Amino acid sequence: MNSVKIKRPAKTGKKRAYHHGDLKDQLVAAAEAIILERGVDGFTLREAARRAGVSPAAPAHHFKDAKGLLAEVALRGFRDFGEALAAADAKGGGDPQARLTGQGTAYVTFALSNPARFQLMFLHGRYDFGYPGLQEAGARAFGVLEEAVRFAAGVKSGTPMPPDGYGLLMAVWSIVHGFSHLALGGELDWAAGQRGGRKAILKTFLPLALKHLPVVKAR
Amino acid sequence: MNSVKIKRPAKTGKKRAYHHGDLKDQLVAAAEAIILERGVDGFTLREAARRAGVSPAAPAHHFKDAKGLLAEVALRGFRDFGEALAAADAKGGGDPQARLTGQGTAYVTFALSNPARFQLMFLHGRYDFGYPGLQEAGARAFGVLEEAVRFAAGVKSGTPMPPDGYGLLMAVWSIVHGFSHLALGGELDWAAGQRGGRKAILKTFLPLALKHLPVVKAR
DNA sequence: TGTACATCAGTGAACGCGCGTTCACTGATGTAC
DNA sequence: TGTACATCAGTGAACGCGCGTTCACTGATGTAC
Repeated sequence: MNSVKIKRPAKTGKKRAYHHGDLKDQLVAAAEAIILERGVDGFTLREAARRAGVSPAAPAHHFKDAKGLLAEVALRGFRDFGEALAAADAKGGGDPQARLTGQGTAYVTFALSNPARFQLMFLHGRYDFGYPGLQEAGARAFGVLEEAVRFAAGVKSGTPMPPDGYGLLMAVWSIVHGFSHLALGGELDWAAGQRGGRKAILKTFLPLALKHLPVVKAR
Repeated sequence: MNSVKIKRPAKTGKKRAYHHGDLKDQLVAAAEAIILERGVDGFTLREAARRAGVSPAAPAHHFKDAKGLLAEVALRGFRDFGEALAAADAKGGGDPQARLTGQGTAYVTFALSNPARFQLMFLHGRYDFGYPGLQEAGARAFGVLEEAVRFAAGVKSGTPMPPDGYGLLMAVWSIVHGFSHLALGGELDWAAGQRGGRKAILKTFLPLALKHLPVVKAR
C-alpha cells in the first residue's frame, strides 16, 4: 500500500533531504495508486502529498492545482496507450483483420493493466483538459485506431470519412471500449468466476468476444 | 434549473404546508437533476434537500443515508431499463437478429435519454448495493439481454452457457455499452458535429454501428 | 361527531471533518564572477 | 577554488468552505374510542 513511498535513491546515510528530488513523479504515482484504491473521486491532492511524504503545499510547486496533477496522469496514460496500440498495430502487417484484432486486444489489455489511468482518461471533466500536450497525445492514440479502420475500409488517410467508415470505426471502438468498461466495472465477474477468475477475462473471454469484431476484407 | 421544485398540488391558497407530501419522489428527481448537471460526484444530499425546498435533516426520514437515495435512483433506472429492453425484444418476434438489434437500439436509446441514471447504475460503489429490490431489478434487465443471446445461440434458458455463448453475449453487450459510454462521454461528438449534432448520434451513427453487431442465424 | 393521543415528517442549529489553496517563511541548490 | 547571491522547492499554520449526520424539538396527521 505504501509501495509509492520509495524516496529518492538515498545517496548517503544522511537524514531526510529537505529537497525531495523526485516529487513530481511520486505525486503522479501516488495519484494513480489512490485512484486505483478509491476510484477517481477518492483522489485528493492532500492524500497524494501525504503519500509522497510532503506537506500539502508542496505540490503547488509542480502543478497548478489538483486538476493539473490529474492531467499529468492522463497525459502519461494517453502516451503509453498510444504506444501500445501502435505496437500491436504494427504486428498486424498488411492484414486489416489482424490489425483490428491486435489493436482491440491491446486496447483492453491496457485498460485492465492500467485501470486507474484508463478510467481517468475518459473523464475529461476531472482533469485540466488544456494541459500542454494532453490533447495531442489523446488524438495520437485515437489516430492509431482510426488509421487501421481506414485501411480496413479502403479510405485513404486524410480524406473525408464516408458514413460506412464511421460506422465501422464506432463499432470497433465501441466493442473494445465497452468490454474494457464492463470488465473494470466488475460486470463480467459472474462469468469469470465460473471459469478461472479475473485473469480468465483477458485470456479466455476477450478472444471469444473479439471473434465478433466486424469482419473486414483483406486488401 | 428549478424544474424540480414543483411542490405538492397546492390544495388551497394556504401557506406552505408543514408536511411536504411528495418529498421522496422529489428527492429522487432532484438527485437525477444534480447528477445530470454536475455528474455523479457532484451529487450531495444537502443539495438534493435544498432543491426539494427542505432542511438537510429531512431526507433522513425517507432514506437511510445518501447512498440510500442514490440506490433508489438506480433502482428506478434498472426497472425502466429492463422494461425498455423487454419491449424492444418483444418486437423482434422470432427473428434473433431483430431481437438483438432492437435491444441494442433500446439499450443505447435508454442510456442517452437517461444519462444520469445510466451513469449511476454502473457505478456500484456509489450507491447502497443492498437496497431492497435493486439487485433483482438489475438481474432482470440483464436477463432480457441474455435471453435474446441464448435464443440466437440456440442455448436453452437455464442450461449452462457454452464458451461461445459467453463470447457472443459479451460482444453484444460490449458494443452497445461501449457505444453508450462513448456517446455520453462526448467522444463521438467530433463525428456528430460534422453531421447534425448530438441527435445525429442516435439517428445516423447508431444504426451504422449496429450493422456490425454479430450476425446470428435465423432459427 | 369529538376528542385524546400516538406517530409521522418536518425544523434548524450544531458537530466534527477533510478539503484546496494561500501565506510568509526558510533551507538547499546552482551560478556568476 | 571560494564566495555572494538568486532561485528553487520545501514547511507548517491558517483560511473559509460545504459536507453528512445527529440532536432535541414541534407541527400536522391519523386513529381509537
